[in-house]
Amino acid sequence: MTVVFNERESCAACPIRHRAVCARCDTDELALLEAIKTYTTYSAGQAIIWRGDELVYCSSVVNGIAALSRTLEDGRTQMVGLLLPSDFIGRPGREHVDFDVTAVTDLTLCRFERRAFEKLIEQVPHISHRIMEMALDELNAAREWMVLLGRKTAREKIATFIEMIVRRDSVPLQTNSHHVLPLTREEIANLLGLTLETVSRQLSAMKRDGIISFSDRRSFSVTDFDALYRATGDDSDGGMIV
Amino acid sequence: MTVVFNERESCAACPIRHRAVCARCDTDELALLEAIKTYTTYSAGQAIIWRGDELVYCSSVVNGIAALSRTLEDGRTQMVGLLLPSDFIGRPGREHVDFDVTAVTDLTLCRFERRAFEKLIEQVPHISHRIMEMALDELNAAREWMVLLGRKTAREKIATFIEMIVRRDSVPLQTNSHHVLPLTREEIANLLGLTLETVSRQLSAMKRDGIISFSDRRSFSVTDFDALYRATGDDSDGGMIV
DNA sequence: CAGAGTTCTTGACTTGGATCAAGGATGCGC
DNA sequence: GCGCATCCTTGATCCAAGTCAAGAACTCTG
Repeated sequence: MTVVFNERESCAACPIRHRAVCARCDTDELALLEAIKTYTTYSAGQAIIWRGDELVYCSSVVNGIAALSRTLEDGRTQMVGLLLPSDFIGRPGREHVDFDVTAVTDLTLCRFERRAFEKLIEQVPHISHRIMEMALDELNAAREWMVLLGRKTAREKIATFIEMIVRRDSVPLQTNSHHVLPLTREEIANLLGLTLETVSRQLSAMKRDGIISFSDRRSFSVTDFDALYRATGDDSDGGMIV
Repeated sequence: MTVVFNERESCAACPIRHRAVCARCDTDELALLEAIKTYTTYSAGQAIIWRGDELVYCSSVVNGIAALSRTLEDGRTQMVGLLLPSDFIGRPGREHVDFDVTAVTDLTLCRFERRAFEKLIEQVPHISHRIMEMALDELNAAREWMVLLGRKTAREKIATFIEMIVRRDSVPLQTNSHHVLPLTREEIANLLGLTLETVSRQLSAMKRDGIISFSDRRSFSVTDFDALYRATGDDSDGGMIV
C-alpha cells in the first residue's frame, strides 16, 4: 500500500517533489513554497469544494484520488477529470471555483493560500513554467477524453478505461498482474458518460469474453491484453507514437 | 468584416497583441519574438498538420478559425476544439503533434520555430506565464465541453452551441442581431458528437419552435433568447457566476 | 453474526439518435 | 445559365444504451 506522507517532513522528502508544481524549483524557491504550505486531509467520499465557491486555496494532491465533476440541474453528472498525486487543483487568477471537487479515496492535499501563491508565481518563473507544462498535459488528456465521450461506444469506453488503469499501474504491461478499480460502478459511469447499468453489463461482457477476470468486484486482472487493446477503438498508429 | 492583418506591420500593430502568448511581454521581449516570427496563410478546408507529425512550429491564430480534431480508425471523427484569433497551437516540449489541425476558414498564423520558441520561454517568464493562463482557460473550456459531450441531449448540445456563437459575437446579448455559423452541418456534428442528420433535424426543430430563424443556411438570428438559454440544460446558478 | 444499507448484476422494455435512402437547394466553373 | 458537386433536409427504420425493476452480493455497525 501507499506509504502516507508524514506532514512534518520537509518538501525535500515529499513524494511528489519532482512532479508537482514545485518540480522545477531549486532549494531556495522551495523554501518560499514551504513557508506558505499547509496540509489537509479528507476521507473518501467527502466534498472538498463546490462550483461557485470562492477560490481560497490552490492545492496539489499529495496522495489519494480526487474527482472534478459538474452536475446539471436535473442531476445528471459528468466527471471531467481524476486528480492523482502531483495533480494541481485551482486556477490562479480566478475568484471562483468552476467544478465540484470530491475526495474519491482518502486524500491529502498540500495547500497554498491563493493570493500568496499568485504573488509567488510572479516572483518564481519556475512555478508558472511548471504549471504551464502541467496544464498543457492536462489539456491533451482532456481532449483525448472528449474523443471518448463524443464518439466511442460503451464497450470502447470501458476498454479504454480499463486500459488506462492498467497502464497507470504497471509499465511494462504484463498479463495477469493485479489491478484495483478505484471507483464504484456509478463513478465509472459518470466518468465515461454512461449509466451504471451499462458499465456493469459491459464489465460482465468483457469477463465473459475472456478479456479480464475479477477476483472481487473491485479487483481484476487482464487475461487477453491484445483483445483489450483492440476493444479500445483507438487508432493503432498514434497510440504507439506517444 | 474582419480587417486582414498586414504581415509587414510590426507586432505593436498586431490585432492579437494583447491576447495572444505575447500579451504580457514588454517592448524588449516583443522584439525577441518578432525576430523569430513568420506568417503563414491557409485557405478554408486545408489541412495544417496531422497527428503524429513532427512538431516543428508553435503558432498563434492571427485571424480565421482552425479546428483541432481526432479521427478513429473507422472514420468517426471528433473535434476537440475550435481555435480562434489569439489561440495557441503546439505544445512546447513535445516532439510530435497530438491532434489534426485544419483551417475551417481562411487562416493566418503567426509562427515560431519550436526549438527557438522553447529557448525564449526559458528566458522570458512573461511568455510561459501567459501560456499558463491560456492553457488553464482552455482546460476549463475543454472540461465544460466534456459535460456537453457526455451528458447533454442532442437538443441541448445544439442550443449550447448556438448560445456559444451568439455570446461570442455580441455582448450584451440582443434579440434579432445577426449571426453566422462558421461551420458546415457535418463540422457541427463532429464538434458536438452527433451526426449531421441530427444536427439538421434539431436546427429545424428550433426554427419550428420559434427560437431561432434562418435567413440562409449559414445565417440566423435568435428570436427567443430565454427559450434558447433554457434549452441548453445548463445550471442556472453557475452560468451567471462566470 | 444479524440486520440494514450500500453497491452491483441481470432482465424486460423503451427510446433518442444513428443509419439508410432519396431528393432539394446552393454554389461554382466553364 | 448549364452541369456537377457539395451541402442540407426530411422520412423510414433500426439498434445501442437508457430506464425501470427486482433481487443478489457485499460491508459496515452494534
